Amino acid sequence: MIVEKNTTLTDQETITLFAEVLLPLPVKGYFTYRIPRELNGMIAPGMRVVVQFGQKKFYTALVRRIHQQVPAVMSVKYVLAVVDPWPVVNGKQFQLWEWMAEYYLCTVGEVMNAALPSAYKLASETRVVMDPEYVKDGELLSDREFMVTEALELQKILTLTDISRIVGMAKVIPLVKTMIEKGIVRVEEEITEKYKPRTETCIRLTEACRDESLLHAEMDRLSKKAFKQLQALMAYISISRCFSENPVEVSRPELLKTPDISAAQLDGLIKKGILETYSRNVSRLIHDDASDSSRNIIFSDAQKQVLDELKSLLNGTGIALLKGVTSSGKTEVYIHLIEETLGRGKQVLYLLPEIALTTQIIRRLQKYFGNKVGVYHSKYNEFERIEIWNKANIPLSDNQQNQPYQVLLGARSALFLPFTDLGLIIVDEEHDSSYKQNDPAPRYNARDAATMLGYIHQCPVLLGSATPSVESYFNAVSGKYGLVNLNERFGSMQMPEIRIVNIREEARMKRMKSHFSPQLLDAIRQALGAGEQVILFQNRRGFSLRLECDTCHHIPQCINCDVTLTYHKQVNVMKCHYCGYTTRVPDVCPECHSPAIKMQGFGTEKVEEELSILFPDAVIGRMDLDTTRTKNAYQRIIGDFESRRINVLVGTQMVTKGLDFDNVSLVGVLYADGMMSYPDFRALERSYQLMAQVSGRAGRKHKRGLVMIQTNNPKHPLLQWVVDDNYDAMFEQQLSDRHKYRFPPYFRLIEISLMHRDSELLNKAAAVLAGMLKPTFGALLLGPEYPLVSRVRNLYIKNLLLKTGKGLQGKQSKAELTRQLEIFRALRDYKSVRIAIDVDPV
DNA sequence: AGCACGCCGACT
DNA sequence: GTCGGCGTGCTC
Repeated sequence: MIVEKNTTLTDQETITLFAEVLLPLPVKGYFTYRIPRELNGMIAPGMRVVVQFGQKKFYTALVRRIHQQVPAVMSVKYVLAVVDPWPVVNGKQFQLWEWMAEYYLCTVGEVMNAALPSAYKLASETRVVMDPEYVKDGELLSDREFMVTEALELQKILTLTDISRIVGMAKVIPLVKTMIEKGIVRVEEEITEKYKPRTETCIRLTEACRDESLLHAEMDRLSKKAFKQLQALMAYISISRCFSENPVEVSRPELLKTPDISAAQLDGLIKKGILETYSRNVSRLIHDDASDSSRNIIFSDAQKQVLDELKSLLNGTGIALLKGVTSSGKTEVYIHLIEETLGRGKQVLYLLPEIALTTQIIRRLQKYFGNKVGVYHSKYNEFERIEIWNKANIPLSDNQQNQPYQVLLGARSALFLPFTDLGLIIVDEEHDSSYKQNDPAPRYNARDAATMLGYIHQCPVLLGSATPSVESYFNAVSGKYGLVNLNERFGSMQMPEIRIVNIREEARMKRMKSHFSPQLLDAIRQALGAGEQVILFQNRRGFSLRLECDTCHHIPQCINCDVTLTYHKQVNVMKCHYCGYTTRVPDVCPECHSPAIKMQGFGTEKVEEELSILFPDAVIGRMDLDTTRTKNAYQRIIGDFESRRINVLVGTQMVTKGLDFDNVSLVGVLYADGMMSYPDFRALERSYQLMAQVSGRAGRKHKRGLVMIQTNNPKHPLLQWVVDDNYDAMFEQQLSDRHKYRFPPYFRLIEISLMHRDSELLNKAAAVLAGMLKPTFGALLLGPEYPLVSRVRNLYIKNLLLKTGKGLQGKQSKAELTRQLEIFRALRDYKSVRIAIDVDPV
């Protein structure tokens, strides 16, 4: 291992080295530890080391740098041990982490926490044991001390949590401390590696019997006394091919599966010294061999042209946005680009929203690239994740003679895998909000961080979506990203017909059956009658209370922020959650002066129930957060729908994501208004994306699909844009609004959340902080205001929203914000106020 | 984060 | 009067 380029071996034995290490904690900066001489040659950046941090705890820290400068701090502790023989993190990863910490205003330790698989992050555990020198000498023990000694006699080792449970007390450290002083117990800190390779018992011939003549002698002996064992031995020899050119290792369970070999026979042979067992490390990951059958993709002319355009855009280090309608064959384009990148000997990262990962895409890529594909996903346990992590690390994999993964597929955290040489990053469904981690820190957006990762690796980044985010599309049309369109549905599948259903009118005519218009019911009946399937989409959001005029459908909006005002029952006012603008509830509609202005917002998953009454013969499935709690539930519902056991699928957002079914002829949007009036400046963008995405689920190979959108407000321009598949119109309108109200993509947002149990104190604190920021930021600072959910787990929350410029200006704003926050945090009165910062909130 | 130190209320 | 609660500050 190389420590310093200019050191000679003798230097290495005598010089004093220091390691700057990163701890997986929300503490700022790096800490310096002294490397004991005997470890000099064994430590390199990126390796984990064990250090003591604070009074007792041991942590595995990551070495960032090694140097000889004596640190200025008075006491420097020693590095206690080196955990890894090879670096588990490389310099490019550190670069990404440091950029993230700076951009998202958090500590590098917090990024490390999110980045490293949990089995790589170790902290010591305090174990309490009986002091071996302690003798019961009738010394007076308190009740609690007695309880602990009792428990220790039974259990030998107790953790602090155990003790706290036993004595029923929250803080047990003082108790344990006095017990140590009295010589009753001792404590030890233990840090153990969590990851253990999986092993398997294998069988082989003993050293002696590998000599054929000796083996034949043994076989002769067996043929007389133990014919069954001879048979088993012959079977073993033929399975293991141990005398052939290419012998294979065979495991015990594998052998026992063959009819000629029983456990008793094996044990007999082992006892006679003919066979022996040994254990070997095996992977927890299942390998799929590539079936090259699908190698030849035939591209349409449109796809060919897109490929050419992309290739020239992505040549080198470009960023390109591929806007391709659903079923346009984006995946084939990706596969081609991946293949080409692999041909150049480089790795590919393919990011997907979490939910889309459980579906067809994994299967397709695995079918194509076989065991070159690794999937990094929450469904794997922590040990499997370690193995995937290691197989993404090409130098390490080579060391272990293990075939590395070249294509890594995963949700946002796959960004953190130990890539050494990326040649392409694909961010599919780039508009998806699940790329953003909201809590805890680092509150990063994997799509944006991916562009940084691309920059670090000097590799191209491809963003793909049928309905790009306004931010990305803006970057594309303004020339920052390349833009490629793929408008043709593959195999000339038609775009669905989209119909708007005016449910206000239907309600007036008393024709609504609960949430269903007669038009929608008819269409469902027809589809079911033809043996086709139906998807009904009901947005979960948008059930917050708001006002709507029954006559002209006017919905009161904020005068500053272009969002719907939310009704607050307690104080009977309407409020904006961005700037805090508050207004009295009007008696008549401010637009048409009709008195029929009333509360809107209906709720619940009643849809499923009502549907089963209306269509008693249909099998109805529901897919939402409640029905997909468990790991397999989601897969099961999808499977049931795919295999047509379910006729009608009712669901939330989930049904819009990345699923292709080929028997869905009808998609119904039950109530478009809910999402369109959601109090968020992205409400219209999201609504467009959702409706366009869910519409993409409709249509079969030979039949045009039908989409029905129920609304109270059929004249809303957004709906017309959805009908016309007019993304650009939506985009232009959004741009002008966002420009006017100073939102992204023109401005960046930073949300500062203050939290405290005492609402009074919180209000004061928020006002003080706002007062500190106001002189610098003026009208760019909004709030303080309560968020939609103003109290979480007994903490009141108040938000400030800061609009900043982009680029250098944004950096300066962040620096100023950080400076003011430091001053604020130092204020006595508000020390206990928790602060969370969210850069680019979604 | 997690632990030590230090200052206040309800128990012997 | 002490035990144990919680707020505050520091960790190489």
